[in-house]
Amino acid sequence: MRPVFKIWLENNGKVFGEGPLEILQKVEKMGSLRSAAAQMGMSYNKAWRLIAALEERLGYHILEKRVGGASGGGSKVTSNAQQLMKRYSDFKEEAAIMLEKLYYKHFEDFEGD
Amino acid sequence: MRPVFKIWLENNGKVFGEGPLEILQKVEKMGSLRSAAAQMGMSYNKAWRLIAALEERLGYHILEKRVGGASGGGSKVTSNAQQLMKRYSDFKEEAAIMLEKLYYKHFEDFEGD
DNA sequence: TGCCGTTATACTATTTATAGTATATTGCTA
DNA sequence: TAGCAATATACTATAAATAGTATAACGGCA
Repeated sequence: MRPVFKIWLENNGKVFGEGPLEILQKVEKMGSLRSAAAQMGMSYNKAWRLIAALEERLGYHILEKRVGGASGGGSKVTSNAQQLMKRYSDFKEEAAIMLEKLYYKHFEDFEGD
Repeated sequence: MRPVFKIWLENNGKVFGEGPLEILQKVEKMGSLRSAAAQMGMSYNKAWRLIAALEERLGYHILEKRVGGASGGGSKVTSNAQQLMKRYSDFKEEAAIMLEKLYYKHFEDFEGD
């Protein structure tokens, strides 16, 4: 038996979590939402809707988007979103460690399994 | 913006969490799964399937069930399950406090919202 | 033995989430 | 100005989760 957890941020509905973090990391690396989605095996359509929903709930943009041009365009993570990524990521990492410890504290002598 | 989290236990799939805890608490109070479900506004069918799935994954019974008889029957939480309830409940409560603190540590000076 | 309220379980329906397909638009470049 | 690769968005299709309905079986008791 093992503990599993999910942590996310809410504002008017879910605003940031594991999924968005991963997408944004890929966008930083690839330079476009389309190729980021492709690399994750996710359809561009899904990725786009996910980002759109987040931006609406957050009330500010997490991607600077350019349409057209030499390369067709591309997307860049805003500095606001970069901060959010770092904070959420650190927060989650620490949480994982604490929860693991807490689990052992409460369950190490449990005989139910 | 605020942090939201879910914690549960897994064995071969989800084995215990917030929902099961609440049902079992109600069963203890009411004496039957049917009336526990009713009180939660949940169909008996759903409650029954939930319990059945849990028992299969845990490998032991969490309810002692009596069918028929004067009162029609009833269910009682096994002592194994009682332990599980207490430990999970304490674990989750502490986790909530720790995560709240951790959130403020990482986000108190965040200007993104 | 007939009634009652419970557990047990199959089967169907509905809703929700997720995924895919198609098409328009943009703006640099050859 | 034609082509390219990206964003933008509507519309449809599919899958998965969730909920509901119906029915059988049980066993005390009047």
